[in-house]
Amino acid sequence: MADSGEVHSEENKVPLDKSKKRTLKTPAQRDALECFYEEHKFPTDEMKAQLAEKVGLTEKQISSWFCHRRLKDKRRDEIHVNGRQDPSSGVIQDRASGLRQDSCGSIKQGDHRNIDLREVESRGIYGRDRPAADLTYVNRGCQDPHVGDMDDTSSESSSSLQDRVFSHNSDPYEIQTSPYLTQRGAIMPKNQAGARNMGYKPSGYLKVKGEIENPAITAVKRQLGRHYREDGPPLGIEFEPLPPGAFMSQSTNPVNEQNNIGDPSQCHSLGISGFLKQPNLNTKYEAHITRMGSQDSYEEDANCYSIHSDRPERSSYRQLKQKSFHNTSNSPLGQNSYLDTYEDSAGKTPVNGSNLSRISSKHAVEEMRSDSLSKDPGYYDAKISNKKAKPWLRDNNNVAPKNAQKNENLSRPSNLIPEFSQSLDTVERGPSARVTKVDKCVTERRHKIEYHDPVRVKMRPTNEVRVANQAKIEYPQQDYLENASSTKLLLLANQIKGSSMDVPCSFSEDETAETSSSLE
DNA sequence: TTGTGTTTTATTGCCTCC
DNA sequence: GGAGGCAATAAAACACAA
Repeated sequence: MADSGEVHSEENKVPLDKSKKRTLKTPAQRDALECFYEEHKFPTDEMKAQLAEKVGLTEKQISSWFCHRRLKDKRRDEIHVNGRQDPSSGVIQDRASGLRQDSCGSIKQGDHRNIDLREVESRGIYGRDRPAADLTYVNRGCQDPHVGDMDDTSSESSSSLQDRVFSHNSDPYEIQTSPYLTQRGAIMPKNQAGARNMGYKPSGYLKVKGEIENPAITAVKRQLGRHYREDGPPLGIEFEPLPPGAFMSQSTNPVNEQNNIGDPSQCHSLGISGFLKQPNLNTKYEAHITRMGSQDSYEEDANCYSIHSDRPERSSYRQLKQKSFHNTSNSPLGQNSYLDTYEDSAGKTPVNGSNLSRISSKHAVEEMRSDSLSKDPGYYDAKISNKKAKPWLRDNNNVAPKNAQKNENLSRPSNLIPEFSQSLDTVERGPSARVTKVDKCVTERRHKIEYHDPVRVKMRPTNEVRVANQAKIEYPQQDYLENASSTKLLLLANQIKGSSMDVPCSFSEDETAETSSSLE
């Protein structure tokens, strides 16, 4: 890897035509690209250029990367639509455990949506706030041998799916960073000990899943009116929908009742109240999530689902691109659309008239995609609000006026990217395999969470409304939103100032080392 | 160490829109 | 016709098991 790293770093600056040899993006570069892609599926030329400059790639590479990235998404979506297509990919299903593995022991990217109910269970219940030590990115999701007795990598298929929304409870600032995290549900034991204190003796599948998940799994299964069977049905069967309120508040949720045993403070509710009672859930990674996807940590699931699942066919898609602009730009909400936010924050329209339509259309489509799923006004408001809370959208504190001026036509990316640029420069190509793995897992995990969580998507409307209502109750609309925003801004301002937090979308090597060492 | 499978990157051609 | 995007393809890089 060292060689490739050198090669890569060199070739980043060398015109591609001079070096046809394929090079890999550095983890930081990929992360930057991924993060950018999260926000902009169709970046404008300027954005590409800016990104290319910041990341140290050519615009062509950027374009190619985005193209392939979109393709990748599409393929995933197709896989989802067409159902499992594992035979060719070598994914096997352990009938006993009901878990899938690919030939490499990790869930395949394309399988993200084909989620085993058990995965859903574990994720739905535990999938929000995993104890840091237990959910360290490296160790949980990346087939790290240190995972311990969880030698069944299939367990990662559930846990890995969670990681994005899992907390890395290392950042005390992140208490309220993501109201959406709250909405997403489950409040998990703060630590593994807490789970262990529950006194469960897992067996069979539960043993495989790990102790921490067992109570939740058991509870949900109980609630579903079914008893867990170790030799349960194979994947692909259709499960009955969850009963109403299956993931409702703790008061009515046996899951919570069960999980709360022994530690009242350990609220496992899926509801917001539970989250609010559990301030330590959020972590540095939550910050990462929040910053990367901001509110998208919540919305992305829906968005990406809509983005990809509901993606119009090519022809209609193009039409959509063209027709949607006006609708989007004239947001009935009277608030800045995503596009508007972007452009307004830039202070000017970064494109000329001829390109405006096209470019804007792209954004419009992105925006439409992103918003198409959120018809809930409260949700939208929250989203808008969180847009405001996005430091890289508006916070130029870390950008000198000069630079701000320079980047004003690319305010958000410019704010985003500089944070990367440092790391991009510093992150060596070809770090330890571990770091590479981590980065990869970061990316994969994003996708796993991002694209393939049908159950969560199904659940969302319910939780969404509930959370919105809860939020309204607990915070007056404005207060709630502003609270989140100001908190975020504050936190992120600190993060930006903090050198250790300069990499918003990836774990720094330090973080990696930190998390790994924490387990050891 | 090697073979195999997967993922990622680069290239090319085609299509659609302006 | 140019530009942008999609799709197919090849090949390198990578991960893993034997």
